[in-house]
Amino acid sequence: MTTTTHQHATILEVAREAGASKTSVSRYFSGERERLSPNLQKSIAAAAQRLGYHPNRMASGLKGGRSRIIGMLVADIRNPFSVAVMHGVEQACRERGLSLMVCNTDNNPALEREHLALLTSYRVEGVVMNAVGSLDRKLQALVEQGTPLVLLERELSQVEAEVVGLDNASALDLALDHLQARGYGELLYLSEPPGLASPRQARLTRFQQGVTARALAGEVHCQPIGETESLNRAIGNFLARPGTLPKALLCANGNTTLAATRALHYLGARLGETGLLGIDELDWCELVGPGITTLAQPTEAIGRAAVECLMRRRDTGDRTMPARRVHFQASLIPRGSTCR
Amino acid sequence: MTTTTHQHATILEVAREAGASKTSVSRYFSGERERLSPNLQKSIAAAAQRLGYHPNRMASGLKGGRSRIIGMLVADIRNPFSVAVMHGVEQACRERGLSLMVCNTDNNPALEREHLALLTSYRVEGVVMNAVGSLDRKLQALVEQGTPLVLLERELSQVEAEVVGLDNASALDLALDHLQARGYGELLYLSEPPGLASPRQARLTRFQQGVTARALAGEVHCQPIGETESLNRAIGNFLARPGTLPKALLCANGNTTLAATRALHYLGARLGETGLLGIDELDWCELVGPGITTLAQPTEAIGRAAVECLMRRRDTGDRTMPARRVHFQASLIPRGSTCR
DNA sequence: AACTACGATGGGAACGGTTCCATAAGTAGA
DNA sequence: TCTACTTATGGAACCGTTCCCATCGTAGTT
Repeated sequence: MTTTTHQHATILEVAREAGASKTSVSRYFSGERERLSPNLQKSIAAAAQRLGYHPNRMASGLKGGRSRIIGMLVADIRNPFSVAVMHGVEQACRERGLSLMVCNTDNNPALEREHLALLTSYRVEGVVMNAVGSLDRKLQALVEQGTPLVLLERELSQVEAEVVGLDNASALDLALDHLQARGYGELLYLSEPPGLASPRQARLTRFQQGVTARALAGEVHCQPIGETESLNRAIGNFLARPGTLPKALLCANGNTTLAATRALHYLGARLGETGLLGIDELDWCELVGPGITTLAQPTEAIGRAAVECLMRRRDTGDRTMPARRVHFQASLIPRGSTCR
Repeated sequence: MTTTTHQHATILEVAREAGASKTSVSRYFSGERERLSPNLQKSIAAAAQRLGYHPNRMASGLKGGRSRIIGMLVADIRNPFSVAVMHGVEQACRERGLSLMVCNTDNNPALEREHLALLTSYRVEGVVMNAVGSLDRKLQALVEQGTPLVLLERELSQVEAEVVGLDNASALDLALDHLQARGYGELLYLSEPPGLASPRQARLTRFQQGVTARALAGEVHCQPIGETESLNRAIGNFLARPGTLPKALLCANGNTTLAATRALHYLGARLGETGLLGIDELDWCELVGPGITTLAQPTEAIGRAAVECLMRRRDTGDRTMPARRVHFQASLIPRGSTCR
């Protein structure tokens, strides 16, 4: 009896050890425990214990077709917002006994494609992603193959999938109302280039509508993050321009808020005197100067909702349910940066 | 020919479609492409294309015993440091054609145990973790079963595994030298309770040694994060105490730095006048007041090194190599918070 | 011409489970 | 006592791969 822990025990070995059949052992470990006699249960439990048996999920995923994995494609894993949502996704998965396989696409469409192929090759039971590029074709194929898909925020034109995200229109209204109430009259909207990302689109559009509707002066500056000088110049120009009304910046997301804060810092502007309001709440927003006013997203809820959609879609005939959308409300956290 | 995308195409179907055998198709997709004649290659490629075939990793993982997955257990996924390391791990995995399965243990030993079981049930080819509790027994079993294990930072007493992390002694020396050079003479070291986490231990110990060696006045305050009042009180007392030399806080990690910054903010202390130095570099450190001096860890490198260890261990006879340790140097980023 | 060597290909047995179906042993109804 | 039905258990096929081994032509040797 060389019990030299030869790698992993199999169901067959447990069966032999317990004097039972593989079937019974399988039943024991797949929630049909009560179908077995107490005696048999006991001896299987003992045998498994002795051999240190753990079912091989690869094998069971194969036959049953249920991998019990769900996949998540994150555009930028270093973005705290993404991570917060991921945390929600993870919790929801755990509660359902699912495992989560996370891939980071680093905002790179090629990687995105690659990782998506990877996930499907594991026959994941669902995919949550915030899409970066337009792999509409591939995604459509995925959906047709029966894999539930949930898009975070960015919705893609061609793909029929659930979308979970922020109610961008309301969020921008909230922001604009607040800025107006605080007396700011000339606004600069900062964003990364909207490109294909629909929420950026949506926010930008609503900003423009909202500014007009409120008879405010509004400008827009879009650029990739990282181009520090260009941003400094844009903000500098905006602030230097002669104007009668107090000025404020409105940042489209957390990254932009960070960049804008750096720029204001560099320009020596005083927060509050120059207004600053960012979408996405971050750890440090309360610590910079008099604090930065933000619009917080219910990240946990978004993550959980994504998994919920996934499971609902999985557990029904896929055909119906034409791409529901779930939208959450942002909440305003007023701080000193919008207080003159 | 109802090509109604009936779920997923199998290797057999591709074989039929291409007029080849499953063996050949398998070869085509497992890097033995060059063993096939150009003709055969072409027809297989075409058939696979037509059927939208993707190999089923569950199946290949089963037969070959190689799951091509490595697992990562993260103690707190909302900690930017962890995420940065994870990013390094991810990159390294990608380069090697491995997938990463991430589980968040939320600093909860029970979850940790559970997730570890999960990962082994997928027969992951390696595990990277920063351990939270002492599941020495289970971990030891894992290692004995032949799964390579790398511990991030926190090393566990009983387990024979590689450890990758910061050179804590040097890091603290660097911090103390800097504070002393800047003229701070009374130091308060802030940390979460060291408990079982060895790096907290190591840092704390070195702080105490270093303070003595340099003839500085040093105090220590350990408490869980989140207990705001207690922290405010501790820092308040420290600052209020009559003393001749400038005072400074030294924070054991990013979370502590955040908490301490909040406390100083609350107490109305001026950064610089009161020194502040934190281990772990964070996005916002340059933005708060005059900027917060930090000790940055080479997170990417740590992550990559972890995967490297894993693979090295996997590709050799496990027995030898008694728990190597890889230590990285921190680098100081001086800012206004340590400038009077 | 017979023999070996080799390259290209295919057949079929694993891999570790799940699950359908059969069997055996009770239990109840008539 | 016989049939009908339930419950506990086992046998064996199958899931989609990989991989060992067999086959078959063709070129190189003697």
